[in-house]
Amino acid sequence: MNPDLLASSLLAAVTAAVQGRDGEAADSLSVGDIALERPRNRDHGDWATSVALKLAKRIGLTPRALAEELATAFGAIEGVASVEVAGPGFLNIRLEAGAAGALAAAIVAMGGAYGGNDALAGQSINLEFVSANPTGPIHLGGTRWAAVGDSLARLLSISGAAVIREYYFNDHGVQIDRFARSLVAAYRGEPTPEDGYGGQYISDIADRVVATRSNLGSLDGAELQEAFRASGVNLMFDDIKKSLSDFGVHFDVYFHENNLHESGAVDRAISRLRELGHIFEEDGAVWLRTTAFGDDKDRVVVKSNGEAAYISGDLAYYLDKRERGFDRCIIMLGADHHGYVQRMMAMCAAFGDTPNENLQILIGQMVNLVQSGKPVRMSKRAGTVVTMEDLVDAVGVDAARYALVRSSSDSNLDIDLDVLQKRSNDNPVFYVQYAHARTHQVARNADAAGVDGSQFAAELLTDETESILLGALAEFPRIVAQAASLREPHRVARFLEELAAAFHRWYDACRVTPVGDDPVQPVHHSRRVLADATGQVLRNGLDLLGVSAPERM
RNA sequence: GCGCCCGUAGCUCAAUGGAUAGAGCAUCUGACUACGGAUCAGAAGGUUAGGGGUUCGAGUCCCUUCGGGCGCGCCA
Repeated sequence: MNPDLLASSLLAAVTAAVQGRDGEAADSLSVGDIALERPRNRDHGDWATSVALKLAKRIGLTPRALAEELATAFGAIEGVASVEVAGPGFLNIRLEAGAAGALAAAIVAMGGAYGGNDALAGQSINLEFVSANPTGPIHLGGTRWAAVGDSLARLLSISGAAVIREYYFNDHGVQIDRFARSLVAAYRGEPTPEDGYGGQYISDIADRVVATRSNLGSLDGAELQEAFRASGVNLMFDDIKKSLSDFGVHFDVYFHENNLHESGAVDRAISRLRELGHIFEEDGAVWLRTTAFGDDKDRVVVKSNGEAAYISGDLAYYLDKRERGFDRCIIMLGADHHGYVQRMMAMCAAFGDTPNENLQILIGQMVNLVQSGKPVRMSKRAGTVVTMEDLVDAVGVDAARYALVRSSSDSNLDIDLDVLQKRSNDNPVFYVQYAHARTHQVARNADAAGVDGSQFAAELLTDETESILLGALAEFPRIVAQAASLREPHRVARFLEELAAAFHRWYDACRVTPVGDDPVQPVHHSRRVLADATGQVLRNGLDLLGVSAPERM
């Protein structure tokens, strides 16, 4: 008995009960209306639903009366041991031990596939994240997106969507010119230009450009800057790719902004919008009437001097993604760009698409690094940049990714470097990883004792800690689907911490391997399967976060 | 001034409108000569920033005040 099966059985019972009173209401019911949840309080059963509270008023019954009626119907469902009405009209459901325990063997059989679901089946999603400018190393904000975005991509994929990870390479604009001038200044031993980039990496890149180019001395100012631009951007981008790769993040597409301008895609996008009647000209510039779609002011797409405004690239880029067949384009941006959302959504609507559906923009709040009780300021231009590599060097990839992905992206995040550097249990990643390693230690001991799980009997898993552990295991696919739908990977991390806790308590209460010379019994085999199932789910979950699942620590 | 996000235990953070608001760390007390003590059991710690409202029910939704972060360009 898994939750989906239980929910659909409950739905059938509810629909039947409602049918006679309000046929229309009965027809519109779905599994989501059952609101099946695993109650925190064990006294409230294995599963609970508030469906009676939600529907009572609509069909003219008191919540208690509807709940009493549903309780009888639910009790007849196979695998359900008991149903009771509680409080204002909650229905608390207990499963037969065998029905709950069978899940352990099912998980072991499914292996890495357990947790997969079809919540997003049929969707083609383009997920754009990081997209840091190649003018410096990836800073902490980008690092957060790398961790969250990569995990989200895994969640979307395992939930049935076709996903492409994409990185928008912003190589067309004045910030690149500043970068190039900064390199030239470093090459000549001059101070950093006022609007340029400082920091050790600038002189490092300049040195590497010198090492790969033998003709710099013969170039004049413009040629010299172009030489440093071309080589410098490539070197910087190589560094960024390597940082991401070391972080375990790999993109399917690196999209160059320059291509949009050189290929005529920008002109085509503007022409398309002009055909749709949303383009006008004023003060010598070309405008997109975004106010027609909720923006607070219209936006210039071609400046009066003939240059393309920044947004023109995004117009073309969005159109390009749609023409490549993606029905959902997700873009992850830092909070410092949230002011861009409204005009992007207006642009989406101007193309005739549906905002927040075809185009979805996720805003992630800032990450602050704290050390010795004081915030570590991060600024590319000030040269006191806190980079992805700084964080990884300090705490390792696993702890870094886990720390960044375990909190909601809506929250500002403070990461205390002192704490993470202790490499102690301060970071819950160790708690989860240890639980996984422990499942393997249990398996090794069991193998040595001849406990191989061959005589699995689900009904023997009756300890309260086993019931709780099985309940947690059962929730995994729903957690995954929810995290994917809400675009909130942190839910997986929180789930894993609960699962690890349930496992540790069970381990403390129930032995898998017999003590001493005691004989191996079916209950030991059954527990072996439960331990293996737990290890599998911990591993599957950690995989979704891009965190390793060591078998020994 | 306008907009977005946030405000929950000493700290860092959770909680599809559901029941007694939860973890980790920190503090205190305990637990195997029995599968790894990187664990477990227990204690203490809260007017969910303040105030209104919506309803069977609000940390969650609406209004408002206060506080913090980030934005508001023919920059990118």
